[in-house]
Amino acid sequence: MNSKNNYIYIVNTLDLDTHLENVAFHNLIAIDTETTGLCPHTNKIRLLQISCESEPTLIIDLFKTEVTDLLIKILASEHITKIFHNGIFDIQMLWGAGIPVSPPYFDTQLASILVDNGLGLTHSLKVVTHRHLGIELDKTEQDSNWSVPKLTSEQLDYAAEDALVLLPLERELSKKIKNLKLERARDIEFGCLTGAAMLEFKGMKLDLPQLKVLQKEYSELKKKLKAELENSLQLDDVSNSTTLPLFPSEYKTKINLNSHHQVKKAFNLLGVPLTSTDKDHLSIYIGQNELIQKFVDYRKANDYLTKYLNKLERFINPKTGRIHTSVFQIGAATGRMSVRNPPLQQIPNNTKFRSLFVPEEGYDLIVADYSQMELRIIAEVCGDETLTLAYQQGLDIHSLTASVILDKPLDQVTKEDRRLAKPVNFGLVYGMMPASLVVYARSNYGVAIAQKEAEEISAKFFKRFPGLLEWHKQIKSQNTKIVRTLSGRIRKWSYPAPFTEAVNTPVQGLNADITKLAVSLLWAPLIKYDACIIALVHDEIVVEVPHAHAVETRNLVVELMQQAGSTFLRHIPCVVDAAICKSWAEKA
DNA sequence: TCAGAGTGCGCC
DNA sequence: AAACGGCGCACGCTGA
Repeated sequence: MNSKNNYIYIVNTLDLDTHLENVAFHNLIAIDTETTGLCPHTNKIRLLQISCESEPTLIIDLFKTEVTDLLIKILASEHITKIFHNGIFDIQMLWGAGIPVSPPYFDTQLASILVDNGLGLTHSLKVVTHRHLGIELDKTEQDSNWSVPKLTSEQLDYAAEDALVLLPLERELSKKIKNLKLERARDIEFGCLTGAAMLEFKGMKLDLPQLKVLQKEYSELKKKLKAELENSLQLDDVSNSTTLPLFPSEYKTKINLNSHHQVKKAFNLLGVPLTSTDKDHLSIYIGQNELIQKFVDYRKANDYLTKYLNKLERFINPKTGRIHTSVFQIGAATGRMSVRNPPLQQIPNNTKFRSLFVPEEGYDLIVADYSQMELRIIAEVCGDETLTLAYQQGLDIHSLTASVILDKPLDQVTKEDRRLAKPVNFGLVYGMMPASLVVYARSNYGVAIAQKEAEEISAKFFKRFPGLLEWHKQIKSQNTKIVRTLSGRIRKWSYPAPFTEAVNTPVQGLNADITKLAVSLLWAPLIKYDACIIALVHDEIVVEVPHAHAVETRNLVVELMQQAGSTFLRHIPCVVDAAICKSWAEKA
């Protein structure tokens, strides 16, 4: 595609409004930016390109042009759909430049992911344009220097083309969305986009002094455990040698505790027949050798340090003083969001770690989450009568399962019984086999079950929840390469979907749909309270809000999360727990 | 020597 | 026939 002579390069403010007047009549415009870097808080927009049907592409040089009221009016207009590719980036860059762009949006990257979800395809503009339009884009100028005083004609051509191509791309992707009946999923994603951008843009505040306290605590713990383990775990089998070395430590090769290979060997030498060193296997021998527990503790301390405690500080943005994680709005094949750098969805869920995340002075956090969302979704999707009735009656589902598998009345179920039931519920609903349940219950819930017992539990469980069993059978018989959630969102496979994935996807995926719908309902009303979503962890939403508005905001969050949930849960009550907190650690 | 698969584990 | 799923990240190890 040659866009030469098909763009207007605008370098002074007077020209800008003249050319924008035509744009204002359109209801669909494509937007792209070229920036001096990737950070909306510290980098700048050099070029803002606007393209619409039958008009030359406008390339606005923001180093030479003032932002006019008309430009703002267009970008903030609720009558004009703005097409972006990876809009979460451009939107934040515009906000960073003080330009209040707002929906409606069409994001060609999100659209591309939606139509080919799960196949592991690339969704860069270059690849998407080739896949859907058969057009080869030349991206050689993409990483060129956009700060130079005089841009080259190659740079301007490139800038124009990237915006221009979004128009046919939108048409093609809209057609495919319609053909695949993905309109509902599209609306959820595009509606959620602003909230996702706000989350990333706003960031989270970290209690840095407390981080350092925790870092020191775990460094010392790790050091202590490391010394003890290195002393006791040896790689060379000295027990068989006839002569002992004078100074054993000088002969020994010091063990690397981060090498599972070496650790396995060392424990084998001590008579612990490990076949693997993951915590499932280690937990078998935990009472047999005290070094097992020490090693588990070492791993945890090491993990906490290398992944979180030693890493978080470097993510604090110099301009905002906050942590801005990278959001991938459709980051998982199921439709879930993922975030990275840092992985804020994987911060250890204990008071020490979660209390590191705090509101600004004068603000509170609203920590809200869906109660047992996945199990409720399963009840909705499989339609099992017993499960449905239990939720409708407000019964505790883990206690119910405990009574089923232990053959005792509900009112005689103890806390211990309930603890046994949790891994049974979480495992069996997704098709876990008895053998795995044994390991899963021991390793994650400290519950000891024998193989035979697990088989009986499984049998009783499915006898009592026949709708669930029927649902599993139905999925097994389907042998399909495509699975949908109730919103219509799809996940594709290039081969018949494995049973366990086919079971999990509509559940995990609908949870994502519901949370994203909640975000799309929430972000605008939150603005009125100067409140903002700052974290999403699949079924949990964290909002930062001025203290004065905390109560109304909490009520609003609960109401809209429930509304989102009830949109899809038609037979099962949707329960949201929410609390006003001084850190992420507190819960409802 | 270096990319990449493998192991392991944090969260939901 | 058999199977709980989805992520991001660290790091020792392998093989070209």
